[in-house]
Amino acid sequence: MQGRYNPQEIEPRWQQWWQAQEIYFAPDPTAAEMADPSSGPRKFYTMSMFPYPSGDLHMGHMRNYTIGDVLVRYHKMRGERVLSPMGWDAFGLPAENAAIKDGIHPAIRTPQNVAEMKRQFEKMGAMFDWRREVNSSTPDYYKWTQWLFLKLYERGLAYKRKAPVNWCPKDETVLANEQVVNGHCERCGTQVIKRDLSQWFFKITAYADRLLNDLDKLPDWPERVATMQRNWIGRSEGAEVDFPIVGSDAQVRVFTTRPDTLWGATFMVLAPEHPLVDAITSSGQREAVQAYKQEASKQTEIERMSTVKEKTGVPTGGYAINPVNGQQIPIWIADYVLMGYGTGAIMAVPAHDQRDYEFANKFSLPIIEVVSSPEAKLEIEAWAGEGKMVNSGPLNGIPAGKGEGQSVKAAIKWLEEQGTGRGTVIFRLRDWLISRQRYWGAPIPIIYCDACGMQPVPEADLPVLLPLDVAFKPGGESPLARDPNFVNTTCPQCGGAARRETDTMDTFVDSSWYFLRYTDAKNDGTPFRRDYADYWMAVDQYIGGIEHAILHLMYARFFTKALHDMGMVSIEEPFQRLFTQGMVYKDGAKMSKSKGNVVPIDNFVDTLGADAGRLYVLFMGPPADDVEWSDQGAQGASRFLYRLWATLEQGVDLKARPSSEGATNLDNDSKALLRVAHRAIAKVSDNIERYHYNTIVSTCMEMLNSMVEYKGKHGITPAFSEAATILLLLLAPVTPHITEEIWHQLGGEGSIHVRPWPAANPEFIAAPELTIVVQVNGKVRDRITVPAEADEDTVKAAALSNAKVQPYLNSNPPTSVVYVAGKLVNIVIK
RNA sequence: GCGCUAGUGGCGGAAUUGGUAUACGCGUAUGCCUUAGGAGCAUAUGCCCGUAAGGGAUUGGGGGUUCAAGUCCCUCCUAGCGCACCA
Repeated sequence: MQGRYNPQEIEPRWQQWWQAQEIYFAPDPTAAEMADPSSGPRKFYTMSMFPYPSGDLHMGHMRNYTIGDVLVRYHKMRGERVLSPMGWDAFGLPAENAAIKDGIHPAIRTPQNVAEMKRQFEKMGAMFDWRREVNSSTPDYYKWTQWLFLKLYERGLAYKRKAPVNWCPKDETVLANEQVVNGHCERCGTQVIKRDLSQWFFKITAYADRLLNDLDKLPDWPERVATMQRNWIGRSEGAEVDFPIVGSDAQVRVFTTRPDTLWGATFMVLAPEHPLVDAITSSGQREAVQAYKQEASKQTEIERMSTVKEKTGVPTGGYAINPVNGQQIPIWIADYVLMGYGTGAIMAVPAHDQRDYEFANKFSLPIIEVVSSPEAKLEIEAWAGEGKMVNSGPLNGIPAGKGEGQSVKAAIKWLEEQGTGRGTVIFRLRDWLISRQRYWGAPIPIIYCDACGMQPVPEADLPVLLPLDVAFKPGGESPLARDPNFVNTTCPQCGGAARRETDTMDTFVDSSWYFLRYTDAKNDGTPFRRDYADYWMAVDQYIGGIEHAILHLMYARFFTKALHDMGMVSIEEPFQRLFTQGMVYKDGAKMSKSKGNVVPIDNFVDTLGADAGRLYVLFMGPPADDVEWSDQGAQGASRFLYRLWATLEQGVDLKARPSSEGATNLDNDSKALLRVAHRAIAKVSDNIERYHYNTIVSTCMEMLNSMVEYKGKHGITPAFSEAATILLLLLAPVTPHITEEIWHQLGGEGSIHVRPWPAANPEFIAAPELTIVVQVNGKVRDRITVPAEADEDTVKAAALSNAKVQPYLNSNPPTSVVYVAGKLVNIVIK
């Protein structure tokens, strides 16, 4: 190539040219294409999770987005209609906390950060359709977030309720269950406390079964993400049973997965927060119960959930009647029973549940065996193994278990006949709490009128604008509540004075539908056109971090299903394939600004160039794995590009195709070079499909090594030219700038990025000679070269007469000879 | 405690899914070029024995299946992730 490889000169030039050529833009489908997608090119919708605009990008980000960009460019070269949009998850706590810290309003800071990040995306050569850019914090977007809230409200999927909720004292807001990790705020790590507040929820539990079952329709999701979602949804089959309370009309309902052990229930335990506790408690126990409740409420989630903790509890003095045998059993309260799961009350079967067993032992409560257990077993611990039902009235003799014909099914049948209980299914999943007492989010579009009650904001009045001139510091209530201009409004029903809801929505609401907005990003009449969404959806490939395995990915699935049920979109699952990429570490820690171990994209690109960065982040390791950053490794990637530049000289003919003209007049070295090139096509294509991006790079490196060696012997020949053309095309998705530059310098027409992806010629992949490994008892002793068409007997004979093999055969005739076609001969001797 | 996933040279990693282990790169060594180089080029380079030719062992440990195991099975160890008093 002419001059020295100079990425700083080449890269911005091509980036501008690509923008001007609009090669990144995905056109809207035509009516004919929407009616019959096969009438147009195949669509390919791929996206990376949109980032929070923090401002600075480092090489960890570069890795994430390069993974997607390679895929985008590859599919584009395959002639598909690629949609690759990008946007900004701009609402939320990080932006607001940063604003509080340095006193710049998030509405001012956010666009600055967006501009800065966009510049860096372009600088790394990422191929996005910026015409479809979305920003969740701008009114043209959150208008539709609010609109969708109202649609959910109409269908009863958004509701307000007073409930004990997770409250982060530092961020001064409530959190969703999903945002509490081990009793701590997912964002800031502060211990979460419980508060009783009136809050807005989305009824995600109505979709629990579908969210669970449809995971089976997602075979191209990582199994561990599906598993995490299954665990989170936590489906549990069992029965609910009502226990009448002695001396009262009230009943306590319990959930159990083992209704067959009801005859062994010797006491009941309620969660301290259970609403019936006060009614059940006898006057003699009132003081002790109150004290225990106080103590429990002070405990953190962590202390409460600890498995190692010794059981505690107090009797209420009240009694319940076991409905299966009429026996009176004492009712206790204890913190090992959680109000948030099941009914907040359990029947205790100490003989067959280890927790109940420990509790019974500590407080000297009776233990009754109802599943036959090994002798003396119950003197040590509860028996949860197999056995026959005993002491259990109608169930006696039935094998214990959940299977067909076993005790659990029999017990449910019996309970339903008696009318004392019924089979049921419960979930661990709770409704999604979406209210936030924070400023930087989409206002919830609800109005409270003293006369007419709660009223949704009429569609015509959307968006409910987030006022920009309020003091946005949190203070235990939403900052919006302090702005009378915002709060005071008129009732859409009666026109009288009314107040606005002042909470804002969780930012996960914003991100639950943005992938739909991309299909029709600038529409101001509806959130998106159904026909556009139906054409592009589902997202063929979604790429993001494992940290969103539960939160975002489940919320987005819920939204998609809800919108499907409203007739707004046809698909029921938003993301066909999911890829979770690994993180980049440096000096042993995840690369992040707060740890001070980042390699900023700007610094890197300014020294070694975007192509070197892209090449290296892919080469570091498999995209799904975490990798450790190495400055020296990056140097190696850069070195490869200089070598590429020096090897492809003027005189290479991009139109030379000796492989398509037949092999007859080619010398062996040229055939060998073309074999390397065509094998590389097959390998790289396969690698891209299977996310083995690191071996794309090594395959190209090997190919260049072969080319350098060949050129040293033969110079630039038609075979070399063909190999050079193939290498440029294979590298184009990975290193788009240098390949475009060389392509043009060698006289290529148009952009290399819209050239067709090369096809491997099978005739040139096959080798004329094969290397056959010769083993004796599985150990390699030699390698022999045979013509490709040699038959089994010929190869075996050659192996047996091999000089290295002979010494082993002298006294030992082979007992068998195994031949693996084209690969090896294994001679088995005694 | 339960459930995944992984463990290959000095380092990052490869291995067409049971068939040549250590590709490719980094690092290191030697030489060349250079006023200089933390730049570039060439050659070598997993380990042990050997000057060499050559030989031997080897994919966390142990056992097994097979003509053949990094790959499959059992078991143990280590690390990471997820779940965890869920009735």
